[in-house]
Amino acid sequence: MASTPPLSFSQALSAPMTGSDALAAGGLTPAFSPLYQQIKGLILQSLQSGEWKPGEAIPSEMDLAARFRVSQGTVRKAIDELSAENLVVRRQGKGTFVATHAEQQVQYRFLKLQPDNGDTQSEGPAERNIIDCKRLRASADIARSLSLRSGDPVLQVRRVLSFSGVPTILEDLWLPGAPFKGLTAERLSNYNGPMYALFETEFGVRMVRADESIRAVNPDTEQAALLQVAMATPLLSVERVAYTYNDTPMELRRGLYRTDTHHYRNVLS
Amino acid sequence: MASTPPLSFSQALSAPMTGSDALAAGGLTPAFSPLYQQIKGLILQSLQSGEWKPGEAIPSEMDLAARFRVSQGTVRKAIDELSAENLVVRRQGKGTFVATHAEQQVQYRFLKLQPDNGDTQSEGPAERNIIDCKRLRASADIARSLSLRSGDPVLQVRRVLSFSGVPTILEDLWLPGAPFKGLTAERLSNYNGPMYALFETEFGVRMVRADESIRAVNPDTEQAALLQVAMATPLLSVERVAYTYNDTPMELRRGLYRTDTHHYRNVLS
DNA sequence: CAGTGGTCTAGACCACTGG
DNA sequence: CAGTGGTCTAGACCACTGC
Repeated sequence: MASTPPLSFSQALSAPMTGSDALAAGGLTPAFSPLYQQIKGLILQSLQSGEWKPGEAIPSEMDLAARFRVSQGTVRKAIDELSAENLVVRRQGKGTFVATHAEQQVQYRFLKLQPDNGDTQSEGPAERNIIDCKRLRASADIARSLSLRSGDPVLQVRRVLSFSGVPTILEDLWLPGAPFKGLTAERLSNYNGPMYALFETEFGVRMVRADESIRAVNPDTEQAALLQVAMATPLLSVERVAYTYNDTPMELRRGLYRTDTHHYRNVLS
Repeated sequence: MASTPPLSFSQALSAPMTGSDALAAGGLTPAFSPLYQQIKGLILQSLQSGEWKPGEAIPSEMDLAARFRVSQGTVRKAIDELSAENLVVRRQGKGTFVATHAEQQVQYRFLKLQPDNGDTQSEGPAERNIIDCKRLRASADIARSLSLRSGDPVLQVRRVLSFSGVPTILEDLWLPGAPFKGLTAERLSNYNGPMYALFETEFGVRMVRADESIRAVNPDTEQAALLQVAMATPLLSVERVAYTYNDTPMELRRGLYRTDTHHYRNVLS
């Protein structure tokens, strides 16, 4: 790694900053962001480029400060924000690590459904059952959600999650074909652990953020059969788009949740 | 306000801190929090006690630093957290202000339902229609949600929100009787603006956080009639408990949302 | 013990607001 | 212009980790 990377902001040896230099190079906008934001951007670039992989430690604050020719405090503030966005995890005495799904106790990163007796542990892990997994061409709406063109190759997966033997979640998910070349039903069903962990380790795709939109619906015949409920049963329809670092959508998920024994929990602040 | 308030942590004139003094007084736990956390706690106390009211400015960072005998940076870090929790709003050049619902453009603080054409503006403000408002005694489950005893007096309100003339949300809400003494159906329906703003200005109750649990359900006959939908229509059932400063529950809300033209939007990170 | 992140300070200057 | 929050620095020491 270069020890003197090309910082595009001018920084005289003892002139803190002027506030109007910065990453404006190449942009017409006044740009004009504080130093720590620029540092944050540079660190983010290294995260995206894979310079440091999920689970690995990034350089120490002192090292980064030296690399970027700024004070430790400035690096610190940059990392503070990355940490607040869950892109990075600090561990006192050890270092700062790229966030990862692989070595993580939480089984489901974005799943907000939980048993009515809040006891997530007692119900044990979900049984995962892959119904279908095939490659096809993106329909118009799938393509739009994934920022693809219709007809682009996508991978479609359908699976059922059961808790204590009760089928509770029916999920259809679509992945852009290109980044997930080589993903098959077998790879998926043989893999033990979070799906997002597999995406990370095998395809270098880390999910960072997601948007959900939720509705109440009735299932069609096939959905009702897979979830073993009557067609009149109201279900939660959860459409989720998950994004990687640079806000690129990498997964579309359409879930049907049974809410007779579970509920979707959300904290507002 | 006392210029030399009783700080329970010992601080010699130039000894930064030892880390093991602090607010442990009165507690058996090792306690043991950093200075800025203690400062944050003290500011929080002042917020709760109403020393600074919603919308008002709190003292400047320099003033607070002098008051608490710490550096500006330490006060700053405390306020940073309060700001991140939306308890306080910073405005450069002006000061730091207690967060408020009153002078705020967002009509609905915790409502995550939005029109399918993301255009929140075009649909205009909701028509609010209070169906019912009465005082009664808390049932067991209402009492539990509000941390009351069953039989304690509560205020119950039922209302319908319509967008563009279409009834979309049916809400039942319960408020603890004591803090909301004097609240009547008339006060509610005559009031223009967010309900939470009225709670603030008239009753000094500021909602700070909320938990929601969401299900898909069918309405009963009465609910269906009020929302003008068939009984077979799947609806979103949203139960929300809203809390004041010290995590005291102050409102229970049970909403039924139509999701044919709107959806519940959520951001996960 | 050295190395890491975490806290605290003191002082400088910038950017914004309002009189 | 003075006052406020916002950024940046340099240096000190604390708490935790692992050798």
